Amino acid sequence: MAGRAAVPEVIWARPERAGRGPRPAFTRADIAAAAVGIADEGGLDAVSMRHVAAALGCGTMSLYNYVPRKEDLYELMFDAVSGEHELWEPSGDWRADMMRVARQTRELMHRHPWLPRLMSPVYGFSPNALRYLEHCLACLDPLQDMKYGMKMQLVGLLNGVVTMYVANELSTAERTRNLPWSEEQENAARIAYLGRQVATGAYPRMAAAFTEDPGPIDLDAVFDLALERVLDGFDPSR
Amino acid sequence: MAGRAAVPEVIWARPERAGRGPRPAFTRADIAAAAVGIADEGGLDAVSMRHVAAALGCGTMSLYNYVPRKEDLYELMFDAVSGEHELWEPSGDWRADMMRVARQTRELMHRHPWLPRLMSPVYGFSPNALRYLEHCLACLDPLQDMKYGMKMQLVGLLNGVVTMYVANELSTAERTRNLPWSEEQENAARIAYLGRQVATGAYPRMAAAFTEDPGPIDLDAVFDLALERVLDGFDPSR
DNA sequence: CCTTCACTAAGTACAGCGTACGTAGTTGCC
DNA sequence: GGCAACTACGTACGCTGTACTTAGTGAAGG
Repeated sequence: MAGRAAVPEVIWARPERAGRGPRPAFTRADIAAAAVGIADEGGLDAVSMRHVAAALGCGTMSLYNYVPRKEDLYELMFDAVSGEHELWEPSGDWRADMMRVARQTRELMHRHPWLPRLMSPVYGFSPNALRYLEHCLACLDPLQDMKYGMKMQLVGLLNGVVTMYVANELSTAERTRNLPWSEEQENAARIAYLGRQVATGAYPRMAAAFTEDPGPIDLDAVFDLALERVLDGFDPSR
Repeated sequence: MAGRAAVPEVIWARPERAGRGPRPAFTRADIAAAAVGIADEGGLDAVSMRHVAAALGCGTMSLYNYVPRKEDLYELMFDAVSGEHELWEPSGDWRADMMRVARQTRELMHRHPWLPRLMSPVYGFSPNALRYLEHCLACLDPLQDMKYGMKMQLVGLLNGVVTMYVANELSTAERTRNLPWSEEQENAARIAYLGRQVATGAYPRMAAAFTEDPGPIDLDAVFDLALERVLDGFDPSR
């Protein structure tokens, strides 16, 4: 009988090292690093209990001594990359600080393209996620008249927008990872189909959008612009 | 030899009914409806080729005559629920129209809680998705000086914010669907842990946020407010 | 009309998944 | 030293997507 936990439990609440028994062979950081490495390499779907265990050099079922469910492995991964956020002394310019946070989050997600899929408030309780949130709130200290509830909204909205933006940036790349053809082929096929549909005349505004001179397509600039718009909405001086 | 397609191909580009051979037993709409029903009932993870085939009353492998890959089944599902968008004659007030679009999308996602997970621009080429996008652009006609590129940005950002908002609303509910305990138990465990962490004093602003009077917690009002903020950023009259 | 052949339908099989369970070995505490 | 708690891990089960094979159907061409 292996009396394993079957009760609601946050993984961060269970001690990493128990008092009795042999010294565990790995730390949570080891496991998280292995899983993150696999996900960076082969996508989130490559992260299986068997693969992670193999990367660590242990039996598959031994992993369950550290991670009660696969969900918790995801939680470990999320916390690990949350720790990559650089946290600085707030500058006093909350807009500049929030833009810096957002740009950094975007870079983080480009480094770990599986991260948007794991973005969820249920992972927001991990140590590094809490540190990150506290840092965001610190950056918003200049907004003295804004309630914390609203600040949380602001941070949440900003994170959400960054997540969606990067998810869109990476969508075809991540999709074709498990498909038998390349991203370029996929895009070409879809654009060709779209062109045929628009040519039917059923979507006049879409057609206009496609004939319009797109101007400079600087993804970084578009990102900044969208973010500035969101901040505009919260700026009391506007 | 069953010459199945192994080339990049949008499912909407292949004809639903071939010239020769017996009449197919189902339409794409039948299949989409079955899959949507299963997802509504048991979550997206309950949608397997076997389940959908069983719901249709056919063999598992027969499904592959209609849907070359499971990805395409998702695409069918996305298109089917995209068809549930109500499209009206634009009122001339673009802000009011966009708010109505956003509220409707939120309702749609509450009706189909798996939809946020499928939200991706790669599905934006389906017939109903194109109709929806054209409708959004029509609602933005009053913004005569705005380029279509920017209007696309606006629609994309709005959809993204709605998606993230609803994903957050539903996160614990969808998470506990596959967990052996209830959403309430899960939330209680996490809040208890969070309380313990905040009590350590390591997160002073988080602590302040939790002691602050939260005021009215009307999720609908918060949603509207966040959306209005995003629209503010695009409003030339502000 | 009858042949032809593209198409539909379905079964079998395989590799991979999460994980329940049982067992053996190791270590710290009384 | 003995006991209890813990680690480690192999086996097994039910599930997944889907490649491949075979059989049957029905519209088009001669």
